[in-house]
Amino acid sequence: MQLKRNTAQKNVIMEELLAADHPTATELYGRIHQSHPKISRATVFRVLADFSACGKARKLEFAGSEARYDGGTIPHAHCRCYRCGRVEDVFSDSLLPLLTAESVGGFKVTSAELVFGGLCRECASADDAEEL
Amino acid sequence: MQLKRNTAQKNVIMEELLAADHPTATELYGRIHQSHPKISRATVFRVLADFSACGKARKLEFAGSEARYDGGTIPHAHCRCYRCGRVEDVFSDSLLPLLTAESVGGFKVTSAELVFGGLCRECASADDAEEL
DNA sequence: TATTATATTGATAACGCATATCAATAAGGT
DNA sequence: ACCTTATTGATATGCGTTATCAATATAATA
Repeated sequence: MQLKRNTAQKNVIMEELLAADHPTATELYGRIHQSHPKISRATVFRVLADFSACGKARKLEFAGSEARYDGGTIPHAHCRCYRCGRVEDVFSDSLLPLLTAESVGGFKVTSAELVFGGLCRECASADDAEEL
Repeated sequence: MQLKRNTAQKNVIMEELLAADHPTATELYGRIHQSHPKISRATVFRVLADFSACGKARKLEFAGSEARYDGGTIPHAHCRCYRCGRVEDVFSDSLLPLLTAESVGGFKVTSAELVFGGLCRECASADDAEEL
């Protein structure tokens, strides 16, 4: 049983999660380790899992790469670059009904995840230059 | 380099993929192993990865569970039961523009994945009964 | 059809993200 | 201050997946 007590570790992890841009658990541990060398890798994984379970964060899993975490709370979609791995938020009012649907084809829906995969601006430019 | 030659293994794997309902690689290997005991686990993983890479199948990754594969080719969304793991297709013409978008916020989009997470009909009923 | 180059396979070792374990620690109610 | 127990840190373990590589099978070519 977790999340029953407030701890310094949880505060640090949430703080860094909000400051980072869709970090992986390993990236987040790296950041945290600099300022708080005593916080362990296991705690980062564990607390992120708890945050995800209780809705304080979202775990984003993609084909062929490490999971990323999103500290954002309002519904939104994501774009993911398959070249550099970057993940960006996509906020759109027109998507809200879809992302907050409560029922789809007999399913009682509690979460919706929409991910657009492709190339970010930078990687697309690099590709174009390469093809000259 | 793969997918340059047709092989009996690839035919079997595609056949079983189409016959199964969003199987995991392990489940698919289990099915295949019964009728073709000489096909190895590595080949199943390898061929599924190739199919995914060339668009003959889609790899579906979900938080906290093994990847599943979808042999369907026309664009559609998915519902996933977090209780029993079942994955169902969601075909909807109204989703087509979204699922076939070519550009989103500066991203050059090549694939879109929409997953509704929740409880399937069966698991939702079980839940209701339990709460009596 | 025989030859040949090489893509593919099967068996297994290796990898890496993530989780389980467990004694030590710390939170927060009494 | 005490005491119960949730949480942590360190590390071992698990498991899905991928890498390795010799053996095999494919299909182009002669």
